[in-house]
Amino acid sequence: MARKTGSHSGTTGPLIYDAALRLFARHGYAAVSMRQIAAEVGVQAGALYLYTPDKQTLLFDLMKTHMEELQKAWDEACPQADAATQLEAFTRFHIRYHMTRPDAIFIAYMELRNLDAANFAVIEGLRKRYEMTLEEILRRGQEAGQFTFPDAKVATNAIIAMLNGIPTWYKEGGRLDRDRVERIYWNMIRKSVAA
Amino acid sequence: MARKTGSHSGTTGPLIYDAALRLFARHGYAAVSMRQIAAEVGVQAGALYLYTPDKQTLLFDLMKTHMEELQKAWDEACPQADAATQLEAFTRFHIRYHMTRPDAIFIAYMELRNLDAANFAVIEGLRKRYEMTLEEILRRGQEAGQFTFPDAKVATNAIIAMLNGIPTWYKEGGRLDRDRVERIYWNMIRKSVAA
DNA sequence: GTTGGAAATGAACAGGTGTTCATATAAAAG
DNA sequence: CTTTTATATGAACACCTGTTCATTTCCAAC
Repeated sequence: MARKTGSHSGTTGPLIYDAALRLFARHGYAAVSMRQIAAEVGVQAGALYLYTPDKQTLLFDLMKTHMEELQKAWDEACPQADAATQLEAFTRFHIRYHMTRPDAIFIAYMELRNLDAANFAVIEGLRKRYEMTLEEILRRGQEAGQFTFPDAKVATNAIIAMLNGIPTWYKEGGRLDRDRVERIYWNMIRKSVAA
Repeated sequence: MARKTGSHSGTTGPLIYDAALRLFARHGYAAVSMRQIAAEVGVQAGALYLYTPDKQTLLFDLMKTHMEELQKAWDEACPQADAATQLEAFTRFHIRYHMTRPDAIFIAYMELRNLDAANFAVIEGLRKRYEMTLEEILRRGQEAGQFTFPDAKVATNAIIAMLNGIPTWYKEGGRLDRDRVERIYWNMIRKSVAA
């Protein structure tokens, strides 16, 4: 009566995190119950606690994993080049990375308020570190005379907010493909910080 | 034992909406209980139902009122002028309006997923109408040769996302005052769509 | 075929949820 | 002062919450 197939596949753990990510993104952390997550995986609520100590940690682990993988991916993708080249790389990387993970970015920026104090501090630190890489690119470009803007911190926030908005309207297979979106945003960002 | 003062002031209704707005913005609709809202106002939970038929309608009314007042304020503030002047007016208006209402904009964009289908359609309609006023400014500027960008819809989304991010970092009395933030953003937006 | 151990169940726990309603209170109207 | 009317209470409703745990199920190793 338990699983559809009687065999243990050993994949229940990952499935739980997938389901939680999807449901948290769709309805919000507070609106999703452990029983709903369990049902999505085809398991009883009690089984979730074989894979996470509690609901709060489940959210925290999802966010932490996302931020760490994002940072790692950028560290590997970041070219050694002048600021303008790096800014284009960052823009395209950020768009591409999040287009394939709309749920993750949604959670990473919207569920911060549902983290308890200690967990919030960790995630906020990872977020700041990632955004700092953009800020440093902007500052170096400014010093090199490639970029001009009144305030590097504000420019960083503006660009991040702009990019993070994409997953809210971009639909796979819609009017614009990924590369076109990348080019459109890079074009606007390039001009907005142009010297 | 009920109220701190025994006199009916006739302001309980508005107070409830104020408290709900603040709590929804801070913790999210799903995470806030009717009892918490009531406690914030200094009243029992049952009393809330003298002012709203249910929790869902309370959220809906908050969002609807915000969007309608935003639209009305812009309609009155919008200058009859060329596209570039209007774009600056829109940028400054949007920033100024939301800086004094950070809770409202937070809810208007984050709690959409907690509206039921019928209510969502209404709020989404109001949101699209407001954003359409920006899109039309951009299109007119493009036709007049004042602006250049690859896609008016994407440019609209990008600018809105950029502006909506401000309340997440802007703190009253911080490093930058309102007028400076307005100028910084107008500077970036002006360049990003420049011909 | 038996044993060992991991994986999952399902019932139970204490407490919280939105909402209703008979009752009490307080202010206003006659 | 008495009646009316709006306002608020607080107990109760059925149900949902995160979490625990003794018990069962199932596969793998011996």
